[in-house]
Amino acid sequence: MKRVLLYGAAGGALIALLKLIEYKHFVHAYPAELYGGLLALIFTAVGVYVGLRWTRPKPAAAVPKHVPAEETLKGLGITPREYEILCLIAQGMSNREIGEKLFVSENTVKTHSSRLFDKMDVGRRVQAVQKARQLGLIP
Amino acid sequence: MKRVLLYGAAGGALIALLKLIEYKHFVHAYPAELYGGLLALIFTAVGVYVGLRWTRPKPAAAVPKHVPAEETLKGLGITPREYEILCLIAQGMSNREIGEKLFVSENTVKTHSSRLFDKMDVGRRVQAVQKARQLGLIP
DNA sequence: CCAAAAATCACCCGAACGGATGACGACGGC
DNA sequence: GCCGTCGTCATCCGTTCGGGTGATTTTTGG
Repeated sequence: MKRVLLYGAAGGALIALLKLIEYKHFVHAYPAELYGGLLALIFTAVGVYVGLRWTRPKPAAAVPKHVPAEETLKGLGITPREYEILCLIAQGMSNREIGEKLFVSENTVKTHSSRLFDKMDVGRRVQAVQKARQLGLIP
Repeated sequence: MKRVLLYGAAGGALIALLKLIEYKHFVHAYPAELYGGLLALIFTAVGVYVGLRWTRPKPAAAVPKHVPAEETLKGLGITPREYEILCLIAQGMSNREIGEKLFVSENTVKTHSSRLFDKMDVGRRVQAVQKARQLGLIP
């Protein structure tokens, strides 16, 4: 709300500045580039400022404390087998290695991990590991 | 060196653009503010970019609360930039996302991560994260 | 100032991964 | 018996990763 108003006000001020510059331009024909460069500098500076302003604040989200793994697992609908795959993924194993360890095909591991990522709402295995750690699923 | 030249060239081009705009302004009196606003937007965008680009890399990976990591890092010959990539990998980011966050190309991120894996003696990013945690490099 | 280290970027290639889909057998409840 | 869940496996397709090589450009330290 306030931000929008401020933005609008700033925009208006800038437009006014522009017109003013143009008036000057009418009077003196040559220092036009100078004013142009100045304007460029100004807007660049403004850009730097707002850019920094916009991307800086990053408050960390509070994480709920210890919830027994069992609860979380069932809450997410993660099956025992999927949890098993999750643990092995967290050990840094490839799908192939997991398949060999569990005596199943790599395709099966892929299916499990896909459903796992789906249930955990992640898209990459590293994210799955990180989230599982946050959830207390793995130490 | 080259960067300065490029900057100069870009500046010249922009000045030329400005003059061109001004010519248009001579012909049509009304859409002047429009062009001005456009220019403002452009320069603001440029400002955002360069601002982020030049101020980010410095405080970017000010993550580590752990000081004992310094020892391990130097012991392994891991550079600050590589450590930065390591942290972002541990957050589950893809190489592309890391590149966008750090304003470098994906190729660069790949180079860093490759050397990182080499120094950490791992072959996959999940292993790198796990090992980094074991070494106390990341919380 | 110059050499070394660090950072940047590009290209290629093969492997690994993720998503979507379909299928089949086993088990357990209702 | 029937339905739902689980585990298993496959195939296709596109993306991401990891490895290798080579090059240029800061940055830094002596």
